[in-house]
Amino acid sequence: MEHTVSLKQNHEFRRLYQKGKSAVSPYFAVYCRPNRRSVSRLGITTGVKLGNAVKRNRVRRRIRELYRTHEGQLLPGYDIVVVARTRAVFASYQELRHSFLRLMRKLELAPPREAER
RNA sequence: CAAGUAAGCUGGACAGCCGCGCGGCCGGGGCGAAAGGCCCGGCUGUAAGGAAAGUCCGGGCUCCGCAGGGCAAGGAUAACGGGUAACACCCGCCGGGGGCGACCCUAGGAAAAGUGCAACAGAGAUAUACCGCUGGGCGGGGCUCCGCCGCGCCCAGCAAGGGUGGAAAGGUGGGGUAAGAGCCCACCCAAUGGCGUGGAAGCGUCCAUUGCUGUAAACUCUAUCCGGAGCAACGCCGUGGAGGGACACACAGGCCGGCCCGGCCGUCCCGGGGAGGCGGCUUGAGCGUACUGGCAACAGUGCGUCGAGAUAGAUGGCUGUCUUGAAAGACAGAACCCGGCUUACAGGCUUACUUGCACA
RNA sequence: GCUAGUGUGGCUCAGAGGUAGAGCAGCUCACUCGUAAUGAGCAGGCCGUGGGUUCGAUUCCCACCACUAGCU
Repeated sequence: MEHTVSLKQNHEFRRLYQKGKSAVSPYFAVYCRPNRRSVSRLGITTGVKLGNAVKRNRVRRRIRELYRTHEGQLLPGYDIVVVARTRAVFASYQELRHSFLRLMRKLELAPPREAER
């Protein structure tokens, strides 16, 4: 990814849960907060409730792909945490994509254009 | 053809674009004395499983303990023979149980070393006599009053029949007896010893002796095995902070700075090692194939071959073609590595065999 | 990755081979003008699931499932 590193430390996640702005859909919960850096940082949470290791890995890879393909439309300099919810395991990629973009516009990380075809 | 039994295989394939981890090669940029390191880019190779799972056993490897050996404690295993690095696994075989059969299941040492337990029911549970059967004695009764037949009590004998139970002390038939009883006989069953056979467990039955409840996944006994912890093991590097030592009191040295002036700071070494980094980290009881030995598990030899190594964790998204009725649709993600076991699993394929039906 | 522990009535727990129990909660009755408390009675359980040992298993053994805790 061009200008994004991953978010790893547990205290970083907890800070975002408490102080970040949030938006929720049936598939995701997204928290974000501006950091004073030139790059964005992305953290992905796939909890044990989602299922076994195969299901958790698939959801995590799809979220990373969503972020990678739409990274150019997002504003840099933010810490972002995406928490997968249970229904994301059973959703198709297109459903996840629409939900992801809607949440990004809601958090004003992406310019409010009209929806992609 | 139908129903079934056993063993094994497979777990969509190919191509293109974008993206990620690791290895190799090449190019560019800055730092550096150089090797080379860091960053960026390109090409190329490669990348989850039959169970990677559960963590139930057995090992390799590493550290700790230990002169060597033994005993005790604790734990594990349990017919016999073999395989293996080892095993609780596998193969063969025996005994027992199930199925018409192919075949399947089986923790399967010792109860005659000892201790314990066996509720309820039943007269009685490791030895007994409730109802009974039989003989003798006494009392009294009936009849056709010699004699025979019931009844009550006492004494003695018996364990066949009844019933209870998971289990009642070998089973069935006959003789025998007052009534009975392996008391005796025939056949059968079980145990022990001898004999024959087999490599052994075992099997056979001619013979002899005996007739003994079950339970050891109750304590126990016998035989064999086991030191403990785990790659987050362990080894190396290691800013800061705390400790010790050496030098030194400014004319030295370090940092800021293009340089001077100026400003700030004691410096170096030792040891331990928190954060972090590197190694361990993938070539191994490896995989494929052919031959040989063996019923088999397996072993040996020759040839060929290298197939992940991440560290918050790399495989995703889109498109097309093929096979399909329909195109992904089962269970499921390596984390030091192997051998097993157990559990989950859509669909498909192969081989051998059994039973039934039909036809030749 | 590794190591322990627990599953029993609606809830909290006993029971350690022989008919499953206690307290709270629930229902009915009594007492009271009424409620609470108290007393009497009642119902509610495949003992987490599946095998095995045993005459007999909630208990013993094996496998699985779920949950909880700990180490790093």
